[in-house]
Amino acid sequence: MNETTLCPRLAKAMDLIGKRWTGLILYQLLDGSQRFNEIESALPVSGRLLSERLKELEKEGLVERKVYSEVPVRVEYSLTEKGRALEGAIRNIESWATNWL
Amino acid sequence: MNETTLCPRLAKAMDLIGKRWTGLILYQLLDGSQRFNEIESALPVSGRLLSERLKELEKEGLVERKVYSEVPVRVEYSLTEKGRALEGAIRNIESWATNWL
DNA sequence: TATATTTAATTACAAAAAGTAACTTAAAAT
DNA sequence: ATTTTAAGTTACTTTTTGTAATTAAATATA
Repeated sequence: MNETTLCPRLAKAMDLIGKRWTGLILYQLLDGSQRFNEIESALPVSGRLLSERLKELEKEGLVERKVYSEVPVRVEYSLTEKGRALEGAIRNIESWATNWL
Repeated sequence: MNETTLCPRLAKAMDLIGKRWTGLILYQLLDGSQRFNEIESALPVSGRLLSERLKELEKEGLVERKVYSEVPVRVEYSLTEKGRALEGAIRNIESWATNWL
């Protein structure tokens, strides 16, 4: 495998948001801040991977994690500005899916 | 894992174009019809997976495969209308990548 | 004090997908 | 018969995912 890529930034974007479940997680978060279990229930993703993906998205600055020290603990995830900036792209894919699938 | 998904069509789209390398393969084909080796050289994808992905994309009707019986054989891949319809979404991601990565 | 409850994870292990490199096929030129 | 070249395929290793059980934390309850 060579390492020449036409557009390294697009490659990184694809690697990030093209990772399994990530697109759907972001789509789900377009509806607003949500807690861990809400996202887990809304998507066919297991807790293990949801946790992993949310960590990646947080690290990349697309998602913000907020802990509320209630009983039991409540953790809410929401899109940052960088994450919300993907809304157009996601809506575009959604619209393609509606028209072509 | 549950199976309830807000938008089954978006889920399918994400499963398809979110598969590793698929986004970049489509992006590469936006430049026009290209042969197997051209795509393989342009992207950090191995022949094994490129072959697999192109087959999936052909099966889903996003890509067309044309064989030219020259010596040695020439095989060209190009986007169908359905595939080209993704251009907006891909450009959108590209533009996000430029602005945010 | 010990046990129960609830959300948000983490761990352990099996299964599937991806990475890597060598090999095969086909068709014609030497 | 051997060589050449593009387009794959195969065999094998490594990484990622799927699944289910387990842990952590903070309080309420017996």
